[in-house]
Amino acid sequence: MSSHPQLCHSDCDDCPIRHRAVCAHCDTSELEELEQIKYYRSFEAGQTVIWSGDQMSFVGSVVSGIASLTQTMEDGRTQMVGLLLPSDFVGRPGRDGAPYDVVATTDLVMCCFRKKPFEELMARTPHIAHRLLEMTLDELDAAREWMLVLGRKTAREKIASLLSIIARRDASLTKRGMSGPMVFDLPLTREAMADYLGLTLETVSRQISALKKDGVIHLEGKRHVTIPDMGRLMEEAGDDTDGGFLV
Amino acid sequence: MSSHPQLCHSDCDDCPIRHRAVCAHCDTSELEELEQIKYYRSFEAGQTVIWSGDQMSFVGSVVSGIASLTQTMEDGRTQMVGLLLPSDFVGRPGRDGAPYDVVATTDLVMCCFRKKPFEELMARTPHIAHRLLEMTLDELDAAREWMLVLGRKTAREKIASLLSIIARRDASLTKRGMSGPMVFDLPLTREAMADYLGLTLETVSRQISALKKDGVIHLEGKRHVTIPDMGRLMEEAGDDTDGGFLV
DNA sequence: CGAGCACTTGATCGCTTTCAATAGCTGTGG
DNA sequence: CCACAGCTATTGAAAGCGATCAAGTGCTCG
Repeated sequence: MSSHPQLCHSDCDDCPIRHRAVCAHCDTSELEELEQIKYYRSFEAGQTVIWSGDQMSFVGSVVSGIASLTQTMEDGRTQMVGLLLPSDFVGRPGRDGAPYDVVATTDLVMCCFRKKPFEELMARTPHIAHRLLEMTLDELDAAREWMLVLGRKTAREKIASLLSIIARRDASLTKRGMSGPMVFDLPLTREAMADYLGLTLETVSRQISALKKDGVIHLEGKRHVTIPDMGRLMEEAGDDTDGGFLV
Repeated sequence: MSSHPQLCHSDCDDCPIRHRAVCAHCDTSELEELEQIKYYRSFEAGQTVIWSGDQMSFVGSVVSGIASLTQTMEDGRTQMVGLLLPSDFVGRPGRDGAPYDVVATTDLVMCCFRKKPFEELMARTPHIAHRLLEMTLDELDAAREWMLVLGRKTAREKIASLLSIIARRDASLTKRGMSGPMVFDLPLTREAMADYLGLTLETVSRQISALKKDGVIHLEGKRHVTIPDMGRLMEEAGDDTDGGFLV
């Protein structure tokens, strides 16, 4: 359906994630080295990017679209353990096997680096190693934040938490502020939301309906969401209404 | 009760966590620099090491004992988001505020470094920065592993998962192997286990009783556990019985 | 128009929580 | 030595929340 932007980016200077990705701190000469080992790959929504347990031959950054990290038990229960948005890094320098499935949740474009050359480059480029540590610490914070959601929040609070995270990320990407009503499209199916929240898709659907009935959110169609009062949503999420606005 | 080993370690060469902590890859001269900014601190079980939101003036490694990272909601619900064992690192170079409470779960000894000097040393010591990245990636894996436990496992599976993790860590510390029955003491109260697992302490108690009745574990007193068949426990945890043995 | 998919809604079931009582252990003080 | 407080842990009964099973709706695409 979508036209594939297969190889349309080539210059790092024009890159939409230039200032946030693993290359954020790189200077011109470092970028040149990166350009020599990079290549773009596109995936369609639903495609698996990396299978858990596979050898990983590349690492890379999400340029556009959304990918998810998921774990699956033998009996089929699945838990999403990460949501990868533009500028997020995929891969584990120094590790061989992939610990999770990486799946394209929407159409996805990635900026990939061959793993070996990237590792060598990283070893002699503190700007990259440092940025990667920063990003990994952020991911760890996000994962721990999510442990509170999974372990202690009610279904309604879980949904509100997810909506508030998506709303904030969307605001930070589109540079609309957080004042006034927030409007965005849900990038996840009800099932993907359920996998992220540790719920069933039926419960997700019911709680979204309930939040809608109570006026916390408005829906047009199934995916287009308006949040009239962000403070209200964050109360529903059980979060401190103050602070956290700069995430 | 316990005699405080306040300042008894001073030489890194004799340090029990020398080969696993953030200093693992350091050479002799790097260790000397670290020695100049390090100091030991002891905490009694129950003491808070760092309060969420506080400025952190130091970073450091757990030398002995166990600490936990916890998050608390306004209404008092708490979720443990990390268990810090000997050699684990506390602190976030480059960040000021502490995102979580750090509490000594048992009597605890930490090897601390003043934050500023440590950051400066890290900036010019790739061995340290590299090891810290490795350790952070491991923590991220552990956190994601735990998200599956919190989101998708039953109470019984959660208890079995926790017991198997503690058993494996204990085995790796004491260097007893994983063959034959495993014996260890639970370092956590029922309430701390509940906070880790996203359960109530009553449910923890009930499920431990059930595992005992079914012969999956044996108990002497409240804390001393024997696991006659590790494979059986891992089946109860819902984990793949193969693999994962090298964690 | 009908198949397929994402989603919604209803009815019921069952696991975990909640509320409550009890047991066991340790330390204190009469 | 025993009584008692304070704490951790166990166990029971009842309630509630989310899961499960089951229709049914609305949309897109062939």
